[in-house]
Amino acid sequence: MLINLDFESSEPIYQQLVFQIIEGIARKDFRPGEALPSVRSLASDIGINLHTVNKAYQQLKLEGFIQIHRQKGVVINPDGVPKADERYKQQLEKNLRPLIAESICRDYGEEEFLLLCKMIYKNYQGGRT
Amino acid sequence: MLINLDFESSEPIYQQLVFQIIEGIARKDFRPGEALPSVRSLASDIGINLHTVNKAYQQLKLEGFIQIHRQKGVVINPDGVPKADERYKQQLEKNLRPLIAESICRDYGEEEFLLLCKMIYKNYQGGRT
DNA sequence: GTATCTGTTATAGTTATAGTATAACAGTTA
DNA sequence: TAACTGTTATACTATAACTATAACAGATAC
Repeated sequence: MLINLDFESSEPIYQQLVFQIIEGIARKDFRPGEALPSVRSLASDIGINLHTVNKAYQQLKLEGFIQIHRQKGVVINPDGVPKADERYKQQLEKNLRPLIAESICRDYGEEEFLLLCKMIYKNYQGGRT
Repeated sequence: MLINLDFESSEPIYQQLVFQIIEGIARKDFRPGEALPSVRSLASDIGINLHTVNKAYQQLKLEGFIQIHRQKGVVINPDGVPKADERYKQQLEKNLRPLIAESICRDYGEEEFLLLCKMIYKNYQGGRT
């Protein structure tokens, strides 16, 4: 579990944690069915409160990334992450709009923008970062 | 000034305001040099506090979208918005990474993702939304 | 059976952010 | 002089993030 948190960042710790685990899944560092640390052990590893870890786990569970079994522990969803549905695509578009609007204002062209996206895609699918 | 705020949203009002104005510039509803309402009039138009508007204006000023003249008022930057620099590109990449990581997890392919971006680009450059 | 491990729930406190409500100041303009 | 700019200051409420404990319920290992 290589978790990299920035305690100076204004981005909440639990959000950073959520993203790091999603990144791990995207990068295939975490495979379906694989176990994650318990809320207590991960919290003490990172040096944060167990509620902060729990909050991240709850969000990941809600979005289908992991499963939480009361007495067994936490595992990456063995059935894989639920595929993109209409709701997800709408949310994605909503999230992309501000980025693209600002890029247009800053004369950052569509081609450059798409190239950047491709670069990030490749970055994940290539393996380790 | 067509401003559309969602008071139920968890996204802060001043952030929504910032984005709406950036969108307006991207869509060329607002042209360089064009005047924006005063903090007081916009605040009373929308039905919010003048400090909330001021906070949005200050952020837009900091990022070069607008200029604020103490006794004249607020105008869209006559010199145009500063072009994308290295710092901006890095920030953009940082913002895109979570979206792309989750898309990969959800089996939302690179082609679909890029198509969505193109669609949004077209949406802005076509004119009104 | 007792101890230890799970996730879960509850309570309480601190800190920071968002938003509002007033009020006042310093210039500009009609 | 009056009405308009942005700006600054103070104060208050509400909420989110994070921490600190404590306890509960079920599973498992000795």
